[in-house]
Amino acid sequence: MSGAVTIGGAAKATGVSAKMIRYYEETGLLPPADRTASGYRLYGEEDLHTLRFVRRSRDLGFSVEDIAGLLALWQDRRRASAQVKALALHHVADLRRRIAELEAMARTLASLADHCSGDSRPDCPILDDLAAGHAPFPPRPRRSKPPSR
Amino acid sequence: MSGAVTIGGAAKATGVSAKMIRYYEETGLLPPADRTASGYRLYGEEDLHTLRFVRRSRDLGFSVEDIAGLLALWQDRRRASAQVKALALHHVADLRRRIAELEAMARTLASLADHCSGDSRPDCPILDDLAAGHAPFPPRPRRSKPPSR
DNA sequence: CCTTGACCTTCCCACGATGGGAAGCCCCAC
DNA sequence: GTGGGGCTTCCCATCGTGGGAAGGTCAAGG
Repeated sequence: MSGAVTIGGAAKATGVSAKMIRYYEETGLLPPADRTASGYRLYGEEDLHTLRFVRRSRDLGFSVEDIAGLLALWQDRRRASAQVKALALHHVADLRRRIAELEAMARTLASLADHCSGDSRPDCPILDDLAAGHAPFPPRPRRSKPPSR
Repeated sequence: MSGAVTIGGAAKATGVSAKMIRYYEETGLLPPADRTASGYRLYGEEDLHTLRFVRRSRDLGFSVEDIAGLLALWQDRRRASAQVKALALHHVADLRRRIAELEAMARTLASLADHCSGDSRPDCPILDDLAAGHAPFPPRPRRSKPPSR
């Protein structure tokens, strides 16, 4: 029980910046931290554990909203693993969708670049394509889960 | 020369929303549009062409800043195609980097999900991994070009 | 001629996750 | 008791996009 640290210590110990720790508290992802008499936030081992959980989840690309769900499941020892799996697979599908989008862009652009001489002459199939815009704009797909980070 | 339309018509004709057309003008990507006596913006064929160029570039994932560069090259009939190609290839590299990041997340998460029974029992390797966070947080890579859209 | 409705204008607000920085308090070591 | 580093709150910026309010404009139809 030695272990109550202030926000800077928690940041160093978990890899979550002090700014973000306050933000997570403010937005309700984390419960209000205990405070010293003078108002400093204090974090015990369990809080640090939670923060590491959040950090790892962010690294896996979960939105803060998703993490709220994960945290709730984590803390409910009676959860069904099916719920967790569903959340995870949903996120995987989302990642794959975003990957496919980016790959389509990269492929198109790479092939355009491939046909561009890339010398001092002005002729450029890349610009020609952008100007022609032969794909008649289907309403640009709005991503349900913007990448955000 | 029949063709001067107001902003709504330009939006329909190019797939760029009226909001965004105003935004592009405000931020200097596009020059101020002509106005009617009563202040309505007017767009001729050439303006529509430019808007389609912008739209297509956004579809290929270019940032608005990048598009400013592309537009300048497009409008400079003496540009060297090498410049355009460099811009495009740089963007492709960026896309590939983002793809790799997302793929790493997807792989990790998919393999975790694969080991999760996904039934009514509470045991869940996904949560276990998030809680363990065995990867000792290397400072989270800040993307030079955030995905943004 | 006047109303109605569709369009346009500007202005402000919001998102999501993050960082920057200012002004002011707190605490410890010297 | 003083200096420096950590903490607090508060505001601002990012990027591209949409929402909406308040008010002007315009054409068609009664």
